[in-house]
Amino acid sequence: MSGKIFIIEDEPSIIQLVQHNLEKEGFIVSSSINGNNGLKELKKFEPNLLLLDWMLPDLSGIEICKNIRKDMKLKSLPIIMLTAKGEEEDKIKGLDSGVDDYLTKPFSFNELLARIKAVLRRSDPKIVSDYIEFDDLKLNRNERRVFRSDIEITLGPTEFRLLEFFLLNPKRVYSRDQILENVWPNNINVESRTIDVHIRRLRKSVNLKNKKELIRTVRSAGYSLI
Amino acid sequence: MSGKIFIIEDEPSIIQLVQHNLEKEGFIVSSSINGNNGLKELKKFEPNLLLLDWMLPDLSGIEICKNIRKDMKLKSLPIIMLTAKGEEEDKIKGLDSGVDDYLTKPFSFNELLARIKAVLRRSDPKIVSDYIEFDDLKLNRNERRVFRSDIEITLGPTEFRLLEFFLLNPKRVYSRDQILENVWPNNINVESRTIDVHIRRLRKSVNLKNKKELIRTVRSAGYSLI
DNA sequence: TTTAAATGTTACAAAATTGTTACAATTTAA
DNA sequence: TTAAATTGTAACAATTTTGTAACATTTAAA
Repeated sequence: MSGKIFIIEDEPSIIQLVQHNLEKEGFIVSSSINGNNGLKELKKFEPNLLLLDWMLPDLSGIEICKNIRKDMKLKSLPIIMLTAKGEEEDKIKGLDSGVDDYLTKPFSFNELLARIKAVLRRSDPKIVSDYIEFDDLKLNRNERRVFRSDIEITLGPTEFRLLEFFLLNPKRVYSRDQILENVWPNNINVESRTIDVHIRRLRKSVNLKNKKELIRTVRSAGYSLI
Repeated sequence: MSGKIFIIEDEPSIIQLVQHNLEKEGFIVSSSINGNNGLKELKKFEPNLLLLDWMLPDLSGIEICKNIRKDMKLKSLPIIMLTAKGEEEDKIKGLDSGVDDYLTKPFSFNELLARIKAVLRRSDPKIVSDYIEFDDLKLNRNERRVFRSDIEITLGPTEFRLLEFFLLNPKRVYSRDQILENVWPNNINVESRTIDVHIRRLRKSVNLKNKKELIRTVRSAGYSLI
Protein backbone atom coordinates (compact mmCIF):
# COMPACT_ATOMS: atom_id res chain seq x y z
CA MET A 1 0.00 0.00 0.00
CA SER A 2 1.25 3.47 -0.77
CA GLY A 3 -0.14 6.95 -1.23
CA LYS A 4 -0.52 10.08 0.87
CA ILE A 5 -3.39 10.89 3.20
CA PHE A 6 -4.16 14.20 4.85
CA ILE A 7 -6.32 14.52 7.95
CA ILE A 8 -8.22 17.57 9.14
CA GLU A 9 -9.68 16.77 12.55
CA ASP A 10 -9.71 18.64 15.85
CA GLU A 11 -9.66 15.70 18.25
CA PRO A 12 -6.00 14.84 18.80
CA SER A 13 -6.82 11.35 20.03
CA ILE A 14 -8.47 10.49 16.73
CA ILE A 15 -5.61 11.97 14.71
CA GLN A 16 -3.11 10.00 16.71
CA LEU A 17 -4.92 6.70 16.36
CA VAL A 18 -5.66 7.07 12.68
CA GLN A 19 -2.29 8.51 11.69
CA HIS A 20 -0.38 5.81 13.49
CA ASN A 21 -2.37 2.98 12.02
CA LEU A 22 -2.38 4.39 8.51
CA GLU A 23 1.38 4.74 8.63
CA LYS A 24 1.64 1.15 9.73
CA GLU A 25 -0.34 0.33 6.59
CA GLY A 26 2.25 2.08 4.48
CA PHE A 27 0.58 5.43 3.88
CA ILE A 28 2.35 8.74 4.24
CA VAL A 29 0.18 10.80 6.58
CA SER A 30 0.05 14.45 7.53
CA SER A 31 -2.61 16.30 9.52
CA SER A 32 -3.98 19.58 10.77
CA ILE A 33 -6.29 20.38 13.68
CA ASN A 34 -8.09 23.26 12.05
CA GLY A 35 -9.62 24.16 8.75
CA ASN A 36 -7.72 27.22 7.59
CA ASN A 37 -4.26 25.89 8.24
CA GLY A 38 -5.36 22.52 6.98
CA LEU A 39 -6.28 23.93 3.61
CA LYS A 40 -2.88 25.56 3.22
CA GLU A 41 -0.85 22.56 4.27
CA LEU A 42 -3.06 20.31 2.20
CA LYS A 43 -2.02 22.08 -0.97
CA LYS A 44 1.64 21.65 -0.18
CA PHE A 45 1.25 18.03 0.84
CA GLU A 46 -0.62 16.92 -2.29
CA PRO A 47 -2.39 13.92 -0.77
CA ASN A 48 -4.20 11.16 -2.62
CA LEU A 49 -7.06 11.35 -0.14
CA LEU A 50 -8.45 13.64 2.55
CA LEU A 51 -10.07 12.65 5.84
CA LEU A 52 -12.20 15.57 6.87
CA ASP A 53 -13.98 16.14 10.14
CA TRP A 54 -17.46 17.56 9.88
CA MET A 55 -17.29 19.84 12.91
CA LEU A 56 -14.21 22.00 13.15
CA PRO A 57 -13.44 24.97 15.37
CA ASP A 58 -13.17 27.45 12.51
CA LEU A 59 -14.37 26.35 9.08
CA SER A 60 -16.98 23.63 8.75
CA GLY A 61 -16.16 20.52 6.76
CA ILE A 62 -18.62 21.60 4.12
CA GLU A 63 -16.88 24.93 3.68
CA ILE A 64 -13.59 23.18 3.19
CA CYS A 65 -15.15 20.83 0.71
CA LYS A 66 -16.52 23.63 -1.41
CA ASN A 67 -13.19 25.36 -1.22
CA ILE A 68 -11.41 22.28 -2.45
CA ARG A 69 -13.80 21.61 -5.28
CA LYS A 70 -13.20 25.13 -6.61
CA ASP A 71 -9.45 24.59 -6.71
CA MET A 72 -8.37 23.22 -10.07
CA LYS A 73 -5.55 21.17 -8.61
CA LEU A 74 -7.66 19.64 -5.86
CA LYS A 75 -10.87 19.29 -7.80
CA SER A 76 -10.66 15.53 -7.94
CA LEU A 77 -9.19 14.91 -4.50
CA PRO A 78 -11.19 12.10 -2.89
CA ILE A 79 -12.70 13.10 0.45
CA ILE A 80 -14.03 10.98 3.28
CA MET A 81 -16.08 12.92 5.80
CA LEU A 82 -16.07 12.02 9.48
CA THR A 83 -19.35 12.85 11.16
CA ALA A 84 -20.54 12.47 14.72
CA LYS A 85 -23.67 10.47 15.30
CA GLY A 86 -27.00 12.17 14.83
CA GLU A 87 -26.02 14.20 11.79
CA GLU A 88 -27.87 11.90 9.46
CA GLU A 89 -29.76 14.66 7.68
CA ASP A 90 -26.63 16.58 7.10
CA LYS A 91 -25.28 13.62 5.20
CA ILE A 92 -27.43 14.57 2.27
CA LYS A 93 -26.22 18.16 2.26
CA GLY A 94 -22.72 16.86 2.41
CA LEU A 95 -23.15 14.48 -0.46
CA ASP A 96 -24.12 17.37 -2.70
CA SER A 97 -20.91 19.15 -1.88
CA GLY A 98 -18.86 16.42 -3.42
CA VAL A 99 -17.84 14.12 -0.62
CA ASP A 100 -16.92 10.61 -1.73
CA ASP A 101 -17.89 8.74 1.40
CA TYR A 102 -18.90 9.08 5.04
CA LEU A 103 -17.99 7.49 8.29
CA THR A 104 -19.88 7.98 11.52
CA LYS A 105 -17.92 8.35 14.72
CA PRO A 106 -17.10 6.29 16.58
CA PHE A 107 -15.66 3.93 14.01
CA SER A 108 -13.16 1.10 14.06
CA PHE A 109 -9.90 1.59 12.26
CA ASN A 110 -10.68 -1.34 10.01
CA GLU A 111 -13.88 0.27 8.86
CA LEU A 112 -12.02 3.44 8.05
CA LEU A 113 -9.35 1.51 6.21
CA ALA A 114 -11.95 -0.28 4.17
CA ARG A 115 -13.59 2.97 3.14
CA ILE A 116 -10.25 4.51 2.29
CA LYS A 117 -9.37 1.58 0.11
CA ALA A 118 -12.74 1.59 -1.58
CA VAL A 119 -12.45 5.27 -2.42
CA LEU A 120 -8.83 5.01 -3.52
CA ARG A 121 -9.66 2.02 -5.62
CA ARG A 122 -12.08 4.12 -7.58
CA SER A 123 -9.82 7.12 -7.97
CA ASP A 124 -6.48 5.39 -8.36
CA PRO A 125 -6.48 1.59 -8.14
CA LYS A 126 -2.71 1.35 -8.24
CA ILE A 127 -2.42 2.64 -4.69
CA VAL A 128 -4.37 -0.18 -3.07
CA SER A 129 -2.48 -3.38 -2.39
CA ASP A 130 -5.38 -5.08 -0.83
CA TYR A 131 -4.85 -8.11 1.21
CA ILE A 132 -6.91 -9.18 4.21
CA GLU A 133 -5.93 -11.89 6.62
CA PHE A 134 -7.72 -13.42 9.59
CA ASP A 135 -6.71 -16.57 11.40
CA ASP A 136 -5.72 -19.06 8.71
CA LEU A 137 -7.84 -17.28 6.12
CA LYS A 138 -6.36 -15.08 3.45
CA LEU A 139 -8.30 -12.96 1.00
CA ASN A 140 -6.58 -11.31 -1.94
CA ARG A 141 -8.77 -8.73 -3.55
CA ASN A 142 -6.66 -7.95 -6.60
CA GLU A 143 -6.48 -11.54 -7.61
CA ARG A 144 -9.86 -12.31 -6.15
CA ARG A 145 -8.63 -15.37 -4.41
CA VAL A 146 -9.27 -16.86 -0.99
CA PHE A 147 -7.15 -19.35 0.90
CA ARG A 148 -7.74 -21.37 4.05
CA SER A 149 -4.43 -22.65 5.41
CA ASP A 150 -2.92 -22.08 1.98
CA ILE A 151 -5.52 -24.21 0.24
CA GLU A 152 -7.42 -22.24 -2.33
CA ILE A 153 -11.14 -21.90 -1.94
CA THR A 154 -13.55 -21.08 -4.74
CA LEU A 155 -16.30 -18.66 -3.85
CA GLY A 156 -19.23 -17.33 -5.82
CA PRO A 157 -19.63 -13.57 -6.13
CA THR A 158 -21.97 -13.15 -3.18
CA GLU A 159 -19.98 -15.49 -0.99
CA PHE A 160 -16.88 -13.45 -1.78
CA ARG A 161 -18.53 -10.14 -0.90
CA LEU A 162 -19.96 -11.66 2.25
CA LEU A 163 -16.61 -12.92 3.44
CA GLU A 164 -14.98 -9.63 2.48
CA PHE A 165 -17.54 -7.84 4.62
CA PHE A 166 -17.03 -10.05 7.65
CA LEU A 167 -13.30 -9.62 7.36
CA LEU A 168 -13.61 -5.86 7.75
CA ASN A 169 -14.58 -6.36 11.36
CA PRO A 170 -13.87 -9.90 12.29
CA LYS A 171 -15.41 -11.09 15.54
CA ARG A 172 -18.08 -8.45 15.35
CA VAL A 173 -21.65 -9.69 15.13
CA TYR A 174 -23.69 -8.33 12.24
CA SER A 175 -27.44 -8.42 12.10
CA ARG A 176 -29.12 -9.62 8.95
CA ASP A 177 -30.16 -6.06 8.22
CA GLN A 178 -26.60 -4.84 8.45
CA ILE A 179 -25.42 -7.61 6.20
CA LEU A 180 -28.09 -6.78 3.67
CA GLU A 181 -27.18 -3.12 3.63
CA ASN A 182 -23.51 -3.73 3.18
CA VAL A 183 -23.25 -6.79 1.02
CA TRP A 184 -26.19 -6.52 -1.32
CA PRO A 185 -26.40 -3.86 -4.00
CA ASN A 186 -28.45 -0.86 -2.93
CA ASN A 187 -32.22 -0.68 -3.34
CA ILE A 188 -32.50 -4.38 -3.89
CA ASN A 189 -34.98 -6.28 -1.79
CA VAL A 190 -34.33 -9.78 -0.62
CA GLU A 191 -35.81 -11.67 2.28
CA SER A 192 -33.73 -11.89 5.39
CA ARG A 193 -33.78 -15.68 5.23
CA THR A 194 -31.83 -15.44 1.99
CA ILE A 195 -28.83 -14.47 4.06
CA ASP A 196 -29.04 -17.69 6.00
CA VAL A 197 -28.74 -19.61 2.78
CA HIS A 198 -25.75 -17.63 1.65
CA ILE A 199 -24.13 -18.07 5.03
CA ARG A 200 -24.66 -21.76 4.64
CA ARG A 201 -23.02 -21.65 1.20
CA LEU A 202 -20.09 -19.64 2.51
CA ARG A 203 -19.67 -22.06 5.39
CA LYS A 204 -19.69 -25.01 3.06
CA SER A 205 -16.90 -23.47 0.99
CA VAL A 206 -14.80 -22.14 3.83
CA ASN A 207 -14.99 -24.98 6.32
CA LEU A 208 -12.67 -27.52 4.86
CA LYS A 209 -12.83 -30.78 6.73
CA ASN A 210 -10.72 -30.91 9.86
CA LYS A 211 -10.92 -27.14 10.04
CA LYS A 212 -12.85 -25.41 12.75
CA GLU A 213 -16.02 -23.45 12.06
CA LEU A 214 -15.20 -19.85 11.08
CA ILE A 215 -18.67 -18.39 11.09
CA ARG A 216 -20.54 -18.17 14.34
CA THR A 217 -24.30 -17.96 14.61
CA VAL A 218 -25.51 -15.63 17.31
CA ARG A 219 -29.08 -16.52 17.93
CA SER A 220 -31.51 -13.64 17.46
CA ALA A 221 -28.63 -11.33 16.62
CA GLY A 222 -26.84 -12.40 13.48
CA TYR A 223 -23.51 -13.85 12.40
CA SER A 224 -19.86 -13.18 12.99
CA LEU A 225 -16.41 -14.46 12.24
CA ILE A 226 -14.51 -16.14 15.04
CA MET B 1 18.61 -5.82 -21.31
CA SER B 2 21.46 -3.39 -21.12
CA GLY B 3 21.94 0.34 -20.86
CA LYS B 4 22.55 2.90 -18.15
CA ILE B 5 19.87 4.73 -16.21
CA PHE B 6 20.31 7.74 -13.95
CA ILE B 7 17.80 8.68 -11.27
CA ILE B 8 17.27 12.08 -9.69
CA GLU B 9 14.75 11.69 -6.89
CA ASP B 10 14.67 12.88 -3.29
CA GLU B 11 12.68 10.06 -1.71
CA PRO B 12 15.23 7.40 -0.77
CA SER B 13 12.60 4.67 -0.59
CA ILE B 14 11.72 5.19 -4.24
CA ILE B 15 15.36 5.26 -5.32
CA GLN B 16 16.05 2.06 -3.48
CA LEU B 17 13.09 0.22 -4.92
CA VAL B 18 13.62 1.37 -8.46
CA GLN B 19 17.40 1.02 -8.49
CA HIS B 20 17.31 -2.50 -7.11
CA ASN B 21 14.70 -3.70 -9.56
CA LEU B 22 16.29 -2.03 -12.55
CA GLU B 23 19.59 -3.66 -11.72
CA LYS B 24 17.85 -6.99 -11.51
CA GLU B 25 16.63 -6.28 -15.04
CA GLY B 26 20.19 -5.82 -16.21
CA PHE B 27 20.50 -2.04 -16.24
CA ILE B 28 23.41 -0.15 -14.76
CA VAL B 29 21.94 2.39 -12.39
CA SER B 30 23.23 5.45 -10.59
CA SER B 31 21.33 8.11 -8.69
CA SER B 32 21.32 11.44 -6.91
CA ILE B 33 18.97 12.90 -4.33
CA ASN B 34 19.20 16.49 -5.50
CA GLY B 35 19.21 18.47 -8.67
CA ASN B 36 22.56 20.27 -8.72
CA ASN B 37 24.71 17.31 -7.82
CA GLY B 38 22.56 15.15 -10.04
CA LEU B 39 23.33 17.27 -13.06
CA LYS B 40 27.08 17.00 -12.49
CA GLU B 41 27.13 13.27 -11.88
CA LEU B 42 24.80 12.73 -14.78
CA LYS B 43 27.34 14.16 -17.21
CA LYS B 44 30.02 11.83 -15.97
CA PHE B 45 27.75 8.81 -15.95
CA GLU B 46 26.47 9.22 -19.53
CA PRO B 47 23.19 7.35 -19.09
CA ASN B 48 20.87 6.15 -21.83
CA LEU B 49 17.89 7.41 -19.90
CA LEU B 50 17.04 9.72 -17.00
CA LEU B 51 14.34 9.24 -14.37
CA LEU B 52 13.59 12.67 -13.02
CA ASP B 53 11.45 13.65 -10.06
CA TRP B 54 9.26 16.65 -10.60
CA MET B 55 9.61 18.11 -7.13
CA LEU B 56 13.13 18.37 -5.80
CA PRO B 57 14.54 20.26 -2.82
CA ASP B 58 16.70 22.58 -4.92
CA LEU B 59 16.12 22.68 -8.67
CA SER B 60 12.75 21.70 -10.07
CA GLY B 61 12.54 18.90 -12.57
CA ILE B 62 11.67 21.40 -15.25
CA GLU B 63 14.82 23.44 -14.57
CA ILE B 64 16.92 20.34 -14.93
CA CYS B 65 15.17 19.45 -18.13
CA LYS B 66 15.88 22.81 -19.69
CA ASN B 67 19.47 22.59 -18.54
CA ILE B 68 19.88 19.24 -20.17
CA ARG B 69 18.32 20.25 -23.44
CA LYS B 70 20.80 23.13 -23.73
CA ASP B 71 23.76 20.78 -23.33
CA MET B 72 24.94 19.49 -26.70
CA LYS B 73 26.00 16.14 -25.34
CA LEU B 74 22.77 15.51 -23.43
CA LYS B 75 20.42 17.09 -25.93
CA SER B 76 18.85 13.81 -26.93
CA LEU B 77 18.89 12.08 -23.54
CA PRO B 78 15.47 10.49 -23.02
CA ILE B 79 13.77 11.67 -19.84
CA ILE B 80 10.91 10.16 -17.90
CA MET B 81 9.39 12.52 -15.37
CA LEU B 82 7.97 11.26 -12.09
CA THR B 83 5.09 13.40 -10.87
CA ALA B 84 2.85 13.23 -7.83
CA LYS B 85 -0.86 13.15 -8.39
CA GLY B 86 -2.73 16.36 -8.97
CA GLU B 87 -0.12 17.87 -11.22
CA GLU B 88 -2.10 17.08 -14.32
CA GLU B 89 -1.91 20.57 -15.76
CA ASP B 90 1.78 20.71 -15.22
CA LYS B 91 2.09 17.68 -17.40
CA ILE B 92 1.50 19.85 -20.41
CA LYS B 93 4.07 22.39 -19.35
CA GLY B 94 6.47 19.57 -18.85
CA LEU B 95 5.85 18.07 -22.23
CA ASP B 96 6.86 21.31 -23.86
CA SER B 97 10.17 21.26 -22.08
CA GLY B 98 11.18 18.08 -23.78
CA VAL B 99 10.19 15.26 -21.50
CA ASP B 100 9.62 11.96 -23.26
CA ASP B 101 7.12 10.42 -20.89
CA TYR B 102 5.44 10.75 -17.50
CA LEU B 103 4.61 8.50 -14.66
CA THR B 104 2.34 9.44 -11.79
CA LYS B 105 3.35 8.41 -8.31
CA PRO B 106 2.68 5.99 -6.88
CA PHE B 107 3.40 3.50 -9.62
CA SER B 108 4.17 -0.20 -9.81
CA PHE B 109 7.63 -1.16 -10.92
CA ASN B 110 6.22 -3.00 -13.90
CA GLU B 111 4.56 0.15 -15.13
CA LEU B 112 7.79 2.04 -14.84
CA LEU B 113 9.65 -0.69 -16.64
CA ALA B 114 7.13 -0.66 -19.44
CA ARG B 115 7.55 3.10 -19.90
CA ILE B 116 11.32 2.86 -19.79
CA LYS B 117 11.30 0.20 -22.45
CA ALA B 118 8.89 2.13 -24.61
CA VAL B 119 11.06 5.24 -24.46
CA LEU B 120 14.30 3.36 -25.02
CA ARG B 121 12.76 1.50 -27.90
CA ARG B 122 12.21 4.79 -29.68
CA SER B 123 15.61 6.27 -28.92
CA ASP B 124 17.81 3.21 -29.11
CA PRO B 125 16.10 -0.06 -29.96
CA LYS B 126 19.23 -2.11 -29.51
CA ILE B 127 19.22 -1.57 -25.76
CA VAL B 128 15.81 -3.07 -25.20
CA SER B 129 15.63 -6.81 -25.17
CA ASP B 130 12.03 -6.54 -24.29
CA TYR B 131 10.89 -9.73 -23.13
CA ILE B 132 8.06 -10.55 -20.81
CA GLU B 133 7.78 -13.98 -19.34
CA PHE B 134 5.08 -15.61 -17.27
CA ASP B 135 4.84 -19.30 -16.58
CA ASP B 136 5.66 -21.06 -19.85
CA LEU B 137 4.62 -18.03 -21.87
CA LYS B 138 7.13 -15.71 -23.50
CA LEU B 139 6.29 -12.47 -25.23
CA ASN B 140 8.90 -10.67 -27.28
CA ARG B 141 7.88 -7.15 -28.04
CA ASN B 142 10.64 -6.24 -30.44
CA GLU B 143 9.92 -9.13 -32.70
CA ARG B 144 6.24 -9.21 -31.83
CA ARG B 145 6.37 -12.89 -31.22
CA VAL B 146 4.77 -15.06 -28.57
CA PHE B 147 5.78 -18.52 -27.44
CA ARG B 148 4.09 -21.09 -25.25
CA SER B 149 6.63 -23.67 -24.07
CA ASP B 150 8.89 -22.63 -26.96
CA ILE B 151 6.19 -23.23 -29.53
CA GLU B 152 5.40 -20.09 -31.44
CA ILE B 153 1.89 -18.72 -31.34
CA THR B 154 0.34 -16.39 -33.88
CA LEU B 155 -1.77 -13.61 -32.44
CA GLY B 156 -3.85 -10.93 -34.08
CA PRO B 157 -3.18 -7.30 -33.12
CA THR B 158 -5.85 -7.06 -30.46
CA GLU B 159 -4.99 -10.44 -29.02
CA PHE B 160 -1.38 -9.30 -28.75
CA ARG B 161 -2.24 -6.07 -26.94
CA LEU B 162 -4.60 -7.95 -24.68
CA LEU B 163 -1.97 -10.46 -23.67
CA GLU B 164 0.61 -7.70 -23.28
CA PHE B 165 -1.74 -5.92 -20.91
CA PHE B 166 -2.41 -8.97 -18.79
CA LEU B 167 1.32 -9.61 -18.57
CA LEU B 168 1.95 -6.23 -16.94
CA ASN B 169 0.10 -7.40 -13.87
CA PRO B 170 -0.29 -11.11 -14.13
CA LYS B 171 -2.65 -12.77 -11.67
CA ARG B 172 -4.54 -9.58 -11.12
CA VAL B 173 -8.21 -9.59 -12.07
CA TYR B 174 -9.25 -6.86 -14.47
CA SER B 175 -12.82 -5.80 -15.00
CA ARG B 176 -14.11 -5.41 -18.51
CA ASP B 177 -14.06 -1.67 -18.04
CA GLN B 178 -10.41 -1.69 -17.06
CA ILE B 179 -9.54 -3.85 -20.01
CA LEU B 180 -11.39 -1.53 -22.34
CA GLU B 181 -9.59 1.51 -20.97
CA ASN B 182 -6.18 0.00 -21.27
CA VAL B 183 -6.27 -2.17 -24.34
CA TRP B 184 -8.53 -0.29 -26.70
CA PRO B 185 -7.55 3.05 -28.23
CA ASN B 186 -8.93 6.00 -26.31
CA ASN B 187 -12.39 7.41 -26.91
CA ILE B 188 -13.47 4.38 -28.83
CA ASN B 189 -16.70 2.75 -27.83
CA VAL B 190 -17.16 -0.96 -27.95
CA GLU B 191 -19.58 -3.11 -26.06
CA SER B 192 -18.27 -4.92 -23.04
CA ARG B 193 -19.27 -8.25 -24.56
CA THR B 194 -16.75 -7.64 -27.31
CA ILE B 195 -14.06 -8.33 -24.77
CA ASP B 196 -15.46 -11.77 -24.13
CA VAL B 197 -15.08 -12.59 -27.77
CA HIS B 198 -11.50 -11.38 -27.87
CA ILE B 199 -10.72 -13.31 -24.72
CA ARG B 200 -12.11 -16.35 -26.44
CA ARG B 201 -9.88 -15.70 -29.45
CA LEU B 202 -6.84 -15.19 -27.26
CA ARG B 203 -7.61 -18.38 -25.37
CA LYS B 204 -7.95 -20.33 -28.57
CA SER B 205 -4.52 -19.19 -29.69
CA VAL B 206 -2.75 -19.49 -26.37
CA ASN B 207 -4.14 -22.73 -25.04
CA LEU B 208 -2.31 -25.32 -27.06
CA LYS B 209 -3.66 -28.77 -26.42
CA ASN B 210 -2.23 -30.46 -23.36
CA LYS B 211 -1.52 -27.06 -21.90
CA LYS B 212 -3.45 -25.72 -18.97
CA GLU B 213 -5.77 -22.75 -19.26
CA LEU B 214 -3.86 -19.48 -18.85
CA ILE B 215 -6.78 -17.09 -18.63
CA ARG B 216 -9.08 -17.29 -15.68
CA THR B 217 -12.67 -16.11 -15.76
CA VAL B 218 -13.78 -14.52 -12.52
CA ARG B 219 -17.52 -14.43 -12.66
CA SER B 220 -18.99 -10.96 -12.10
CA ALA B 221 -15.49 -9.48 -11.91
CA GLY B 222 -13.47 -9.99 -15.06
CA TYR B 223 -10.48 -11.95 -16.28
CA SER B 224 -6.92 -12.59 -15.16
CA LEU B 225 -3.83 -14.57 -15.99
CA ILE B 226 -3.03 -17.54 -13.80
C1' DT C 1 -41.67 -32.17 28.43
C1' DT C 2 -43.92 -29.39 25.16
C1' DT C 3 -44.09 -25.60 22.14
C1' DA C 4 -42.76 -21.84 19.38
C1' DA C 5 -39.19 -19.35 17.33
C1' DA C 6 -34.89 -19.33 15.04
C1' DT C 7 -31.72 -21.41 12.17
C1' DG C 8 -29.89 -25.32 9.07
C1' DT C 9 -30.40 -27.82 4.86
C1' DT C 10 -31.90 -29.08 0.38
C1' DA C 11 -33.93 -28.62 -4.04
C1' DC C 12 -35.36 -26.05 -7.84
C1' DA C 13 -36.73 -22.64 -11.26
C1' DA C 14 -35.65 -18.01 -12.78
C1' DA C 15 -32.16 -14.75 -13.76
C1' DA C 16 -27.63 -13.41 -14.82
C1' DT C 17 -23.27 -14.24 -16.73
C1' DT C 18 -20.18 -16.16 -19.86
C1' DG C 19 -18.92 -19.22 -23.98
C1' DT C 20 -19.29 -19.96 -28.78
C1' DT C 21 -20.31 -19.33 -33.47
C1' DA C 22 -21.49 -16.92 -37.52
C1' DC C 23 -21.52 -12.97 -40.25
C1' DA C 24 -21.18 -8.37 -42.19
C1' DA C 25 -18.24 -4.34 -42.18
C1' DT C 26 -13.85 -2.59 -42.27
C1' DT C 27 -8.93 -2.61 -42.71
C1' DT C 28 -4.71 -4.40 -44.50
C1' DA C 29 -1.76 -6.83 -47.59
C1' DA C 30 -0.77 -8.72 -52.00
C1' DT D 1 -8.27 -4.13 -57.38
C1' DT D 2 -8.80 -8.46 -55.12
C1' DA D 3 -8.08 -11.53 -51.42
C1' DA D 4 -7.16 -12.19 -46.76
C1' DA D 5 -7.22 -10.77 -42.17
C1' DT D 6 -9.35 -8.34 -38.50
C1' DT D 7 -13.07 -6.48 -35.87
C1' DG D 8 -17.50 -5.68 -33.55
C1' DT D 9 -21.90 -7.42 -32.67
C1' DA D 10 -25.92 -10.34 -32.66
C1' DA D 11 -27.83 -14.66 -31.58
C1' DC D 12 -28.01 -18.75 -29.28
C1' DA D 13 -25.98 -22.31 -25.98
C1' DA D 14 -24.01 -23.58 -21.73
C1' DT D 15 -23.05 -22.59 -17.22
C1' DT D 16 -23.30 -20.38 -12.83
C1' DT D 17 -25.63 -17.81 -9.52
C1' DT D 18 -29.54 -16.42 -6.92
C1' DG D 19 -33.73 -16.16 -4.19
C1' DT D 20 -37.28 -18.65 -2.17
C1' DA D 21 -40.05 -22.37 -0.60
C1' DA D 22 -40.35 -26.42 2.00
C1' DC D 23 -38.95 -29.31 5.42
C1' DA D 24 -35.53 -30.63 9.24
C1' DT D 25 -33.18 -29.55 13.26
C1' DT D 26 -31.86 -26.93 17.17
C1' DT D 27 -32.61 -23.77 20.94
C1' DA D 28 -34.87 -21.42 24.61
C1' DA D 29 -38.81 -20.57 27.26
C1' DA D 30 -43.04 -21.96 29.39
